Amino acid sequence: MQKEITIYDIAKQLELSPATVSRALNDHPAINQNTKTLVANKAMEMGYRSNMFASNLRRQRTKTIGVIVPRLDSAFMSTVLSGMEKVANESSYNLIISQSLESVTKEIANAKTMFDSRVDGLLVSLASDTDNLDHFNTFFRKGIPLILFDRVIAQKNCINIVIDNQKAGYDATIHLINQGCKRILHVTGSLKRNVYADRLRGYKLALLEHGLTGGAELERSTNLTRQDGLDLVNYIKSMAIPPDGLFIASDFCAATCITALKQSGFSVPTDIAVVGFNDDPVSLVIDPGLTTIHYPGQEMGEIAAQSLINHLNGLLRLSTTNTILLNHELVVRGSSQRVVSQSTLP
Amino acid sequence: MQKEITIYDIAKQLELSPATVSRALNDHPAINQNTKTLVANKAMEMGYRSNMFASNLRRQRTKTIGVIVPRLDSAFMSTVLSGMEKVANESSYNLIISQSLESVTKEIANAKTMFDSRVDGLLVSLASDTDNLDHFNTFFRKGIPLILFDRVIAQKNCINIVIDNQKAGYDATIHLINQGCKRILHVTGSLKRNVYADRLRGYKLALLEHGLTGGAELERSTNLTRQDGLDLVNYIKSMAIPPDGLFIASDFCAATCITALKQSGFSVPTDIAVVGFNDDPVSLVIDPGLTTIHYPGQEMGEIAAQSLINHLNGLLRLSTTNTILLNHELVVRGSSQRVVSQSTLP
DNA sequence: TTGTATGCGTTATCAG
DNA sequence: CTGATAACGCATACAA
Repeated sequence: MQKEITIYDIAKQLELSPATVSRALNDHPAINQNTKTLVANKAMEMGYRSNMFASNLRRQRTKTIGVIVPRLDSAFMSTVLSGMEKVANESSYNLIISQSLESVTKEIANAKTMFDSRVDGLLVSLASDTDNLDHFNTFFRKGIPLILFDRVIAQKNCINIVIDNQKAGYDATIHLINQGCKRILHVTGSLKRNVYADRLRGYKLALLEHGLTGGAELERSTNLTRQDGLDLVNYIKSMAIPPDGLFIASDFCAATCITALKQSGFSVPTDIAVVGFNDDPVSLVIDPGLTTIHYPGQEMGEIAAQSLINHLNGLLRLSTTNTILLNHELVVRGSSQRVVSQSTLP
Repeated sequence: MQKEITIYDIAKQLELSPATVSRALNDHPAINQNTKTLVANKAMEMGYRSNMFASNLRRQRTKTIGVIVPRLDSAFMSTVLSGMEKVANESSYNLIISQSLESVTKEIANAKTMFDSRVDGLLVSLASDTDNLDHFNTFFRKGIPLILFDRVIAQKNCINIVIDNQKAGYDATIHLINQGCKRILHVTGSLKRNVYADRLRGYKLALLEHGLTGGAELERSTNLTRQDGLDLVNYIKSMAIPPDGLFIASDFCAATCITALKQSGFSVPTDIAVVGFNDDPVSLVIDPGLTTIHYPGQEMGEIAAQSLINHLNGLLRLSTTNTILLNHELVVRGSSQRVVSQSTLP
């Protein structure tokens, strides 16, 4: 456990002042190039590592970004985090990650921890029952930037990074309609959350435009768990007239349904065509492959982190840009394809 | 952007010394209970938050744990992280998380960042091509504890937290043998990694014990990706005598195989019985359900974090315990069940 | 039980 | 281009 090397030690060895060493290490413009290389070499040789705490204490920033997500153990979220980590790492920011487990209470506690950790900025995707941003007021007051991604609430002082969920819901539904579906059931999550409310809106719009009936019987708000998927299939079996199309706001739940539907004697897509959401890896594994909305997780994470860092560096004014909309894409696979185009065969 | 409150401000208002305030805030035994509550209330009232950097600078610890994992975007890893986050949070430790993307080079860089961030301890799961722990020598030298989990290399100065992969591989194979399989193909990952090497060893042992043949033709080392799964099915189709059992060291790859096998006209489990590894959510979604080795991710994360924290608090001597073995469990589902027990029917 | 004084390692300001 | 010096906010040894 040898003693920690400081800039004083380097200064002494080089017969320079600590100030010069500090400046050299930080590539200060007003320092002789020779001195810089001299210092750099000596630092390396002596095994110097800068003390972030002293530095952070002196400057007033932490080079740390706080991230609060609903759940860590979701395929989509891991992709997002992966993107954030990549960008943060490149700009030598650290990430402090915590999960709200879909509970506002926990989210509030997390926010407090982040505040006490003096994060330079915050990246948040809201819990399913969060309905205001009051717990981030301490941040707003201090001018600490907050970026919401995916699950957001629009508010003037923070960037939102989302896809156009309404359009995506619309696209998914139109696709089913184009496959000849007349009776489309939509399964969604908590309608407090923009992502689900917007998808539902898009679904309704598509039905409306095509003169199809919707209504309560065809709109199910659930938690999108595996069990919800199984329950749904039972519900379908109980219906007088079962649906011929299924738009489910989560791939995992959709995949569960496909398996359960098949086991119940329905044929997918012939009896019931299915579209999911997220392009989770599972959509490629099941048979038939799941048609879904591709949703750029990695990219969303990268953009969120990059925007925050840009803002922290004064390269982007938060007030200027307010919502960043990422493109989504309908990925058509077997679960919805009724109209098989024979023309592509040799 | 109001001024930050310090212990000096509290001290002034209360006509106490900063030292007393500091001690009161830290629940120092030698402080009057009344003073403590007085200080606590005032701190609350003034909106005081402690400056971790000043504190960390003064003490010699950071209340921060570094985590390096191969990939963030894996179902298993998110579970582990979720467990770590839970425990760390409870003991008010922060987590700094980074990914090696399965590359030693990146892992070395990550280790350096962690070192510079002066983490109090390190939780690491190794990249697939890491074959020594030299890049952690800086930590060992400084006495910073390192705990390896899941993908480990045994070394005297650090705890390993693993499951008994050899036993698990053995169990999986024995199960297939019990289902009547005579020709079992094993698909594994990089043999540099304990997890895969050990599972292979268990597989071989089981074969040996039952006088079954193995050999190169029945051992495939891949990256366990989706594509590897598809390639495997092609390989199987090309075999003179295809296997009647498949033990694949990853559920996701196994699920892909099942789907592809069915599409190629094989019946699972009748023609080929399949066992995976990890109990990934996907194993419940596919049809038939995937028999697999359940692997306590959340628990592994919790135990790893807790052990580290205990060690940091002097409650656990690293040198005493060297390997913590978690239990695994064979979860039997449809993909391997040939011997249907009729007796359970009504 | 409380107060005084000091230093943790940096960086920013000011002066040369 | 470089140096001296003063904070940054806290925790502790020592004193009372």
